Amino acid sequence: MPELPEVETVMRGMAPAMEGDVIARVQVNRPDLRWPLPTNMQARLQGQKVIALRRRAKYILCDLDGGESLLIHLGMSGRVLISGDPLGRFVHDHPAAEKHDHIIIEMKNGTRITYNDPRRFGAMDLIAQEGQDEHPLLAKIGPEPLGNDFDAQHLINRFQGRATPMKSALLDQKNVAGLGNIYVCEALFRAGIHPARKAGNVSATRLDDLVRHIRDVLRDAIEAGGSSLKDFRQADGKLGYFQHSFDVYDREAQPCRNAGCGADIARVTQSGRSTFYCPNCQR
DNA sequence: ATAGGCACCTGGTGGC
DNA sequence: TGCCACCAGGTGCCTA
Repeated sequence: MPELPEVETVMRGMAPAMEGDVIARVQVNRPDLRWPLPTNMQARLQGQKVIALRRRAKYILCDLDGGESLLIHLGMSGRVLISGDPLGRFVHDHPAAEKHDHIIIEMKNGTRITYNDPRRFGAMDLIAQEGQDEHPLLAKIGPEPLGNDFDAQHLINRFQGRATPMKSALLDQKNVAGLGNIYVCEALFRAGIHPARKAGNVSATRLDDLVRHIRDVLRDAIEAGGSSLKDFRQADGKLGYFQHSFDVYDREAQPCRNAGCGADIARVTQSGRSTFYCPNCQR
């Protein structure tokens, strides 16, 4: 589910509930998600003041005043729900517990952060802030697509001589951070690049275009609060609505939205995952 | 080094 | 209604 815009949306929802406040209590309902939860997670979190929330690729990082950061990955089905804010920034009271509520964090300010993840492909860890960029999960991740280090020259360098299809190249977090199946399809459509085209075979001009379109589609999606296909919700429980703006994703056999095109959106499987594209507009 | 396939896990959907 | 196959927003790990 969650790609960069959804993770950014969740992080922005969590920030006002957590930043500057102290973790009062942590409830851990199972020993693991994708991996075992960090040892003594409760004790290491309880009493910690949350300094700031950040996002790196699809990871949410909560910096704690004791020198560690809580790292959160939502996997495919991870959801975060904030409830019970006495200041009225969030609309609802604490809801009844649901199936797959694995971790519950209660803040001193009365808010509750509930992590729910049916498939448990998500992860949590506690990692030192010092040398954090060298952490195994973060070390090899490419530049943030909305940051200054991401440009055409970067892609030229990374894609030089590569026979990998563009679809796979953009899904590879080592090349660029945070893109997933939806936004790769959408960005390639906007840039008019065929998903099967070899990465090393795209001109600098077109890569420059692609960079701009990747930025645009991510910004548009963040502004829309992310995409809600099945279970994604913002941290306040609201649905995102960028799914209504998809040009290709999940639009197999529907007409291409480019004026005068007339072709139908096609769906193919690339390395085991669905790719949607316009056979007429993407070359 | 790199590319492809599998694995992890649950739930929803559509066909028979 | 029941059963089954297939599909889903991710990514680490193993194999060639």
